Amino acid sequence: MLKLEQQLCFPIYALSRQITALYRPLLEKLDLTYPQYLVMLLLWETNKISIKEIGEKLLLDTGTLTPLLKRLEQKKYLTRKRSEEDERIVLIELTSGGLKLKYAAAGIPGALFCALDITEGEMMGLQQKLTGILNTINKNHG
Amino acid sequence: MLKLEQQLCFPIYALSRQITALYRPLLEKLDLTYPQYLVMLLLWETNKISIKEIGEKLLLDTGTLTPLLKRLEQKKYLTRKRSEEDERIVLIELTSGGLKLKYAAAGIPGALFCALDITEGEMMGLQQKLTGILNTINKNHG
DNA sequence: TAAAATTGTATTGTACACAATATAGTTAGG
DNA sequence: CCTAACTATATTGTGTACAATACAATTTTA
Repeated sequence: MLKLEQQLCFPIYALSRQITALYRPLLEKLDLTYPQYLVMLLLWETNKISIKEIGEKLLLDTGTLTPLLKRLEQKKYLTRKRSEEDERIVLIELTSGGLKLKYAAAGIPGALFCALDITEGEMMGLQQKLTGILNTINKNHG
Repeated sequence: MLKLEQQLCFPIYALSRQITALYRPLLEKLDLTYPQYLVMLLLWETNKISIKEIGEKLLLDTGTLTPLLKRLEQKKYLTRKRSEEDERIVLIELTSGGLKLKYAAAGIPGALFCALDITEGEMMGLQQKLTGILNTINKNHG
């Protein structure tokens, strides 16, 4: 059982890094890294969201998000402001510059789909299985 | 298409980190991180291997491996020695201390399999699909 | 209401991950 | 031989990841 070839976890780990590498040249044009792109995906959907909610959706903690969000703030893609109702909460809001990126990013999902060279059915099946495992883990260990 | 829910890549990325988190408490007892564990898996199979070969098998570059291997050397799990035939090559060799770990690690694959809560068939199918995608990427972009 | 517990962020320290660059050793071509 | 190209590793710098800790604001409780 202690053989690399027999592990399920290694392909997941390696594929995650290889896919990030596929995104890299595409995201470079938007001056984004892959985790930064995930944050922008959320903002393009919600416009305004707290750091806590971002962490819950992306399964990332504050030690990762705080500096990442500060870098996105420096690029003028979002703003950081304390909530007036509860000053513990930092609200992240999309800027017009951040919104512009959405249109520049329109081709990225298609480009990635091509690079993976799988059918739409395979993709949906895989996504469902992986999300299922993800939910199992978060139920039992989250 | 620019919605987090519709992405295949996000579950792969998130699952990779969540699985690493499942390994963490198990590997802590062996004083290993997950990438260090992958190197040890290789050494338990081959006993002696060059840094270049490790990089090829794990798809990691020298900027990651050099400091990682130095940490494993400090823990006395392996030795680093220049090849006598070609002094550019650094050969990594398992020590007796590193071999002992193999027996301490025997229960880890089983524990992970349980935590994922999937059937053996599902696991094999998933592994095959992911490895297929991994090969596609490395063929076209490696 | 004052003290205690909780909550949301921030900070620090360690360890990947990888691009870019540097360097020493090896091989090839003239 | 001697230099140019190549190869294997190392170094540097930026950006995640996350555990552990700190802290200020809020809520709960006695």
